[in-house]
Amino acid sequence: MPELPEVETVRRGLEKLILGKKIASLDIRYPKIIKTDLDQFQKELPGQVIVSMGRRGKYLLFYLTEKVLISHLRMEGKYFYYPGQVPERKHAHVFIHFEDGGTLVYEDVRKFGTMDLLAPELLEAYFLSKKLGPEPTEQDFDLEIFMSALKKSKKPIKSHLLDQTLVAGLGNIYVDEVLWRAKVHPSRTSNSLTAQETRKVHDQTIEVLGQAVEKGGSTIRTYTNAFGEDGTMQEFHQVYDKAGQACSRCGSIIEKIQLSGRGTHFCPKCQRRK
DNA sequence: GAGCGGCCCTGGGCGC
DNA sequence: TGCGCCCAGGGCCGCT
Repeated sequence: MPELPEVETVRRGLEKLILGKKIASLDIRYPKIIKTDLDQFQKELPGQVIVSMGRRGKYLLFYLTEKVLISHLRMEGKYFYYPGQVPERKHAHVFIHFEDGGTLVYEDVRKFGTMDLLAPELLEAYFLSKKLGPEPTEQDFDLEIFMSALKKSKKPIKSHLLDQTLVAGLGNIYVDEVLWRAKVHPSRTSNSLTAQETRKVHDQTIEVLGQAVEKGGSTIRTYTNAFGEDGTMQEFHQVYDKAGQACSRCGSIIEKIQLSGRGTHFCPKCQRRK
């Protein structure tokens, strides 16, 4: 399931494969993926060139000559590039054919992914309307603002970190890892965290996501990069998908609970409720 | 306004 | 073997 590191890995892969290519035509087999006007989407893309690839949080950005294509992979969205013949695949929903004969195919088993086409000047307003928080970097992710937002909220810290408003890019896997490293129980209310715990969650968010980008993301179940290769970050997971196993820090058994409808993994000794 | 839960969607795993 | 149920989860939406 792609979180920020996986999306960044896909972005880097596509950058090597499709920059400078001119779109010849589109084939959209599952129109519900397109969230902006479908006719407009189909009419406006042909003729445009892929100028650069970007990313904001978990959103993948295709900067075209005149527009920006915003793609969210949600659970299982993937891109594959074929220089020639395109194989028939069950879950291929959008085909972007280039003038040089290559094709970029969007596949998504669960059909959760979305695509929007916007004018570049509307991009900032688009993310503003989604209340998307800062990128998880030292420059953008301000500790004081983070601290002040947590103080005002009774939401469980895990749910709060997942809602993308405090910081962009965390998903269910990395949020469990961040909270384990920061020794904070996922059910704790945001406003119950001490200044020291808040700082740890902040620092570990930057650390974990940065490390995961370096490792090419995590391959859990089905994720692969644009070349169909696996990431290796899962080898460094300490709690996610490790229920019943010993905590590497204290030896207690990792537990799994449901929190806001999401599977949540934690060490009951290192991450006390208080 | 904040917080929560249902929904979308399909494949895999499991029990019967 | 085949069927039905449950689970996985990001983000949107509606309800309290």
